[in-house]
Amino acid sequence: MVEERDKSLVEWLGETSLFVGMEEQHLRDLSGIAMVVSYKRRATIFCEGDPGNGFYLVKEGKVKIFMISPDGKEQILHIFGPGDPFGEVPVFAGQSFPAHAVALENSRLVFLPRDDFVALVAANPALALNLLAALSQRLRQFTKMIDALSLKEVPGRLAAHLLYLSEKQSAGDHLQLELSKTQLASLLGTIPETLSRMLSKLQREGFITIERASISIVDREGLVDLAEIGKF
Amino acid sequence: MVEERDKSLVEWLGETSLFVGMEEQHLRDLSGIAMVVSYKRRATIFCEGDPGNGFYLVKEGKVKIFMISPDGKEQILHIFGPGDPFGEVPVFAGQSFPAHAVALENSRLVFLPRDDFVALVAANPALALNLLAALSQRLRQFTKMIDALSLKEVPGRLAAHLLYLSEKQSAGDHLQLELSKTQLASLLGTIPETLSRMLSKLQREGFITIERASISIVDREGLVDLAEIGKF
DNA sequence: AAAGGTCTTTGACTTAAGTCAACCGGTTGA
DNA sequence: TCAACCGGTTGACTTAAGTCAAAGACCTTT
Repeated sequence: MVEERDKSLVEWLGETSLFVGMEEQHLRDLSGIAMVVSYKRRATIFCEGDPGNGFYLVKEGKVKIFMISPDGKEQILHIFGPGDPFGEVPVFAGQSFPAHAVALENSRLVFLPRDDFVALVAANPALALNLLAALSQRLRQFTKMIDALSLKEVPGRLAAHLLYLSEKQSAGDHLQLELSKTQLASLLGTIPETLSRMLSKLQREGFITIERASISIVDREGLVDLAEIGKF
Repeated sequence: MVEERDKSLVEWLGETSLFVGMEEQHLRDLSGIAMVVSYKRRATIFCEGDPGNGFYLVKEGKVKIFMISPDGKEQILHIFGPGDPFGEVPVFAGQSFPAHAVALENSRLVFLPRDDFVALVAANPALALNLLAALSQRLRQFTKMIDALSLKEVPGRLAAHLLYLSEKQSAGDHLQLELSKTQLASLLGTIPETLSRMLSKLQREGFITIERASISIVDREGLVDLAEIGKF
């Protein structure tokens, strides 16, 4: 039973973007230090300021990483799903977590304790390079987010997000907003009221049609312009 | 002469945060692939979208990393000085530079070509860990920036920056804004007019006194509150 | 099925910050 | 010496987006 579980964990780790292409033995080492933990929907995984004694991979479920202002406004940094790693910053930079993490659904996570993991990285250059690629990719994402928050208005950010979803879901011009509108607002750096108004506006101006969480892109070119210019 | 130059480059590399504590031989390998290049004030080092064939260390001078919106508004991501690395993202994540880089002063940079450098990283775990620490640190910085842009107002961002400068310069309650006010505005995600008004306001309300680019902190506690709460 | 909750939308209003324009003072350089 | 220029400041105005409040839609849970 335990054998069986470990074996499938090794296999799963090997399919993860972080560990893809690694040697069997190294994957076994990883699974040797890994712990699978479960969190219920809405449970807190860690808080900003908590010491980081390791990081996580999402095995099943969905996790949001976010910050909160003193008066309660929330800014979502990431939504992570199966295969995604999170919470690595304190592993390598020391100090505490820079943001909060909560489970958006009942989730199973793989926890990798800091010290053991660093030892594996030090002994395995391929792993180090995979990590460097992952962190670099995340820096690129943050750069885009800063660009959006500072240089684009809400309609532009929304348009960009819709195009991103349509690409990710590769279902032609049809897409699902995977998040509640409240959460989406927080991801785009705005509030539900404003998001609601902007979605209506995009529909009114003929860019999209909306039905619940289903969106159809009517004028893709227009959306692309909007996303690039950042405003109407 | 060449001997002399190489030798001092090795020594200099070893004092860099990225390469500190590395073995003599590895530093020599690094200096073997490094090229020193000069840029005049205002010269472009790379543009967003350029392919990244390597990254840089600032040897002398000052470099700004920034993005521009279609209508010309600029958002500065970083100001880098001696010892700081920049342009690493495409080295590890592939693709092109996510932002622009220009020299703010006449500068000398050390350029490290991608392929040679990656080979060294793959052969040197200590180097890999240093890089992971550097990228993680930068992720932490970006997290703070997103927090500031999304959850704090301009006075809060300004207060936080003044406190940061006073810490960095460790000259008690006296500090220098190291940048032109136009550039500072761009770093804080606003425009010169607004920055000017907010500086006056901070002075008027008794938080600071201003004299050209010299600022004295009068009410440190008040500034800390302002930086945390994000608004008046 | 009723009741309580959360999520969403809409309307009226406020506000932080951007725009536009004028002006000042210091530096450059012809 | 004077013109041109750049950075910074100030004032009047506009605007994108946030706040507040109310109502409607949706979804459990008993």
